[in-house]
Amino acid sequence: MTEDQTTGPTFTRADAETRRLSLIDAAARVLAREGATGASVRAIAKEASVSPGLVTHHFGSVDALVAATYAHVDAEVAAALDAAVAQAGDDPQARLSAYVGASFSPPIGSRDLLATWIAFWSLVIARPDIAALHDAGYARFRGTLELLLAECGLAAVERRRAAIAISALVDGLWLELCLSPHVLTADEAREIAEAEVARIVARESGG
Amino acid sequence: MTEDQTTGPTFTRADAETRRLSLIDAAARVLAREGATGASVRAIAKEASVSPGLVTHHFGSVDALVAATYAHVDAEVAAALDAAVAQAGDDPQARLSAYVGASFSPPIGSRDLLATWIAFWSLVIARPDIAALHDAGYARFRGTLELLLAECGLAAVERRRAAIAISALVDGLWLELCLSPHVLTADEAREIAEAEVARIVARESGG
DNA sequence: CGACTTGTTGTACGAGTGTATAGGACTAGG
DNA sequence: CCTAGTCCTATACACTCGTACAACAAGTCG
Repeated sequence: MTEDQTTGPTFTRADAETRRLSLIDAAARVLAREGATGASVRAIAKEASVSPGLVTHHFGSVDALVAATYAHVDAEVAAALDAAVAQAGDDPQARLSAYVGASFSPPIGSRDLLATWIAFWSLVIARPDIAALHDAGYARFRGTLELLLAECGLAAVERRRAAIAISALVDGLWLELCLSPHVLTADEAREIAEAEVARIVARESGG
Repeated sequence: MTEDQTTGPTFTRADAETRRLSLIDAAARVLAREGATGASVRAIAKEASVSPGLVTHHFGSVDALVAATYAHVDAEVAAALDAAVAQAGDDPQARLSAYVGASFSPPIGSRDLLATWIAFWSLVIARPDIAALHDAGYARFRGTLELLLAECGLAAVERRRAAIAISALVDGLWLELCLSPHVLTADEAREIAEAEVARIVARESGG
């Protein structure tokens, strides 16, 4: 063969932070496509077009990579929710509505992200580190909700239960949207959520 | 050694149906404890105090066993819900309230069962057979809900969205109850669900 | 140009995976 | 008693799993 020994320009180099993000993105895609059971080191590495050893090198273990992926996705969601509120202006009810409705609009209302999220939920029971991340993110979500409900004039004694009900409604709609996508659309889910929330605050502030 | 050759005898025999149920129960316990990722043939067989080969013998594959477990648990839940409605008497609102509230009372409102359920949800995306079971069970749940809402006088055009909202609320409360059990109790979840449902039907039939 | 740091690969190893299969053991029917 | 049927165990095989490790290559600094 005339094949040259110098065939080999074979991989591209990246700095640590860039590669970490690339691996996190790949992990999220695999989790969305195959669920928690399919998120192996080799599957994630292949998704990122990279050797399996890189996962260990950058994250130490695949469990740590999954946890980092959760933290990353959670931060993105929180940022998107906050941005929606900021963009809604000063009207308290508009702000609350924006916060709830943003869960069903891009970038959050995507089916891939929901599928990733369900994979995380399935890991909460068996993995204490994931459970801790879940509790923190969940407390933050409810806390923001209670703040927005307070701005809407909801009595302090009512806020806790209202926040739990609204977050449950949002999570349940996420589930249905992702697991049975032919039953309802993201737009319809958002309309349902916003209508229920409007009813909850209307009773107190409007009556 | 004076050890007798007849030490041995070592396992108890059961008819096929009994053993199938025993394996299904064991699978449910493993799914609740370790999630979908830990539900291996060997883990389930050990939980049932049985050899791994029995799973193949009775179910053909571990995937089939998991699907059978889903079908079994789903049937149990549906039966418990129907029993709660039957026991509630004739008042439409009481029947609806019983249907919704039963999701948070034994035997449904148990944390182990919820954990099993979450494991099933995590399998819906990657496994078409589980997705089919989910869609069927979900359509049944919403269908019954729409019937009960009709009895309560809810307009036909409203029933679909109301049923979706209620089922989402119930699923979301299940999630929170199971993933963050220190945030709320089963009793509180039932109270929240029943209050929301009462408000939904009160608007139409009471106004 | 040469030495160095470090991102990256490939391989190897032990443990665990699902399932096929051969043989042992309990029970029923003659 | 003994034959037949099937519930059950145990082993084996091919595969995937996570991780460790040694060698390699791509930039950087002198």
